[in-house]
Amino acid sequence: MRPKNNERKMEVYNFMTNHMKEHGVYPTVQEIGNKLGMAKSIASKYRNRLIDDGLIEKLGRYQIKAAGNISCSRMPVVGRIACGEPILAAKYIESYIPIDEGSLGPGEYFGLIADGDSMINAGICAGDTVYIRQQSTAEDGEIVVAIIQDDLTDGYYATLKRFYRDEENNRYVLRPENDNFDDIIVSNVDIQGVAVRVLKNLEAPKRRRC
Amino acid sequence: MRPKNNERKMEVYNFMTNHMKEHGVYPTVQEIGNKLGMAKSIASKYRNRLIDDGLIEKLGRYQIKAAGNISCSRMPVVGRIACGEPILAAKYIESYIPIDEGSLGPGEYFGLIADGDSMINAGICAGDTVYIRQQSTAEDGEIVVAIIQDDLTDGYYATLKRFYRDEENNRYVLRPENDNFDDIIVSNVDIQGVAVRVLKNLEAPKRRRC
DNA sequence: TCTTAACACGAACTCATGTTCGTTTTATGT
DNA sequence: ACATAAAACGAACATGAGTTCGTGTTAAGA
Repeated sequence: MRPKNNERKMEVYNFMTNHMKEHGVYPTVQEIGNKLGMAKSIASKYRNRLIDDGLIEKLGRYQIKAAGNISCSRMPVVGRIACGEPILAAKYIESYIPIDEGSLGPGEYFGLIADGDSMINAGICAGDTVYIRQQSTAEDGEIVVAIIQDDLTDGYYATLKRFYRDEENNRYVLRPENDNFDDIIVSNVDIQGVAVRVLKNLEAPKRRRC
Repeated sequence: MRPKNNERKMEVYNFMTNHMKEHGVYPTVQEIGNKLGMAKSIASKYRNRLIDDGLIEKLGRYQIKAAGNISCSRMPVVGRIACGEPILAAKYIESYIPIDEGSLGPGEYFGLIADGDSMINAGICAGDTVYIRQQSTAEDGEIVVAIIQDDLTDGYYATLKRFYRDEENNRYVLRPENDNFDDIIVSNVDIQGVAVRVLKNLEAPKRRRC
């Protein structure tokens, strides 16, 4: 009995995943064969063995994907939230970044680039990207994106603060995580989402230390 | 002149991207047609228009991918670094998370789950995932993963610290970002990589506030 | 040494995919 | 109302991806 050539199989696997990384799609058996110097029938054989192994999955006739439920989608990142317009108005979307839906759980997400110091004690600094799950309610103590009214100009603006209910006085507290800032007390609050993660860029050139 | 039906086109686009999110592959024209109630010839027409628009790209005959170079690959995340073994020994890999190679730049990356308080002032708290670019050198002031020798046990361990050269005394300084910790002074340093990002999970249950 | 099963090749084959085509219907502008 | 071009259908078509098959080679074990 001659043993199965698992090294060759892994060569196929590595080529496939590298091709996916580089080109965004998996290679055809023809391409695998050409690259690794084997007939496409053999390439097909090794690829099928990878499917049997569960390393990759076949969906349609030409639909190969990495095994598992590790979906990789993207969420839009906005630099600011425009009040009165849809949260994710295209003109404010600065980029899209990949998110791991598996670990974030179901829901719709977007990214928000923090622009002040008011949440420093929560580890959120200016320039950090905050992952927001879109929802209109929040639990006490969660960090929310809220639309509030500016007393001076009567305009509305969006802010990122920790959220508390003040049941007794029938109002809400939006608390900065920075001793130099005061609580914002409002009787109505329009919650746009809850912060679930912060992505901090350490390499960013000349951004204020935090 | 009847105007082109761009709404229908975007229906096709949305279905395609949703299908990609859900199943990991793009649908066939047949599937698009069935889902949206149109002949596959029409589905093909709309899809080709999306390709003309540059919203999606066609590589091979059956190879569709989202347009742009926004590759989405994954990097392994380790909970600790084992000295004496390869950095990314399979047994220490806790998960894989998606990374945006486009914005991170070229290089090999891995994730490291921080486990102490020594870098709190840099915004790195216990439990945070630190993105590390593998490299063996670093610039002054960068945060590095370094393998250093424990004076007491003579064993080696890995640590995350800010790195400085002390040219004058021909040695290196590994500086914690926490006033309660002292600098670590070493004559040799084995750098494994440089921290480029921090991912902070706000939802994590009962983890120490930071 | 002999047996066995895996490796390997390449041509022939199958078939789902995407496209083309002729026709009919629909919506907009003049 | 008319002209025009898009929308829409569905059958027929072309294509190339993946598989099958016959043949031969190679390597490990008995």
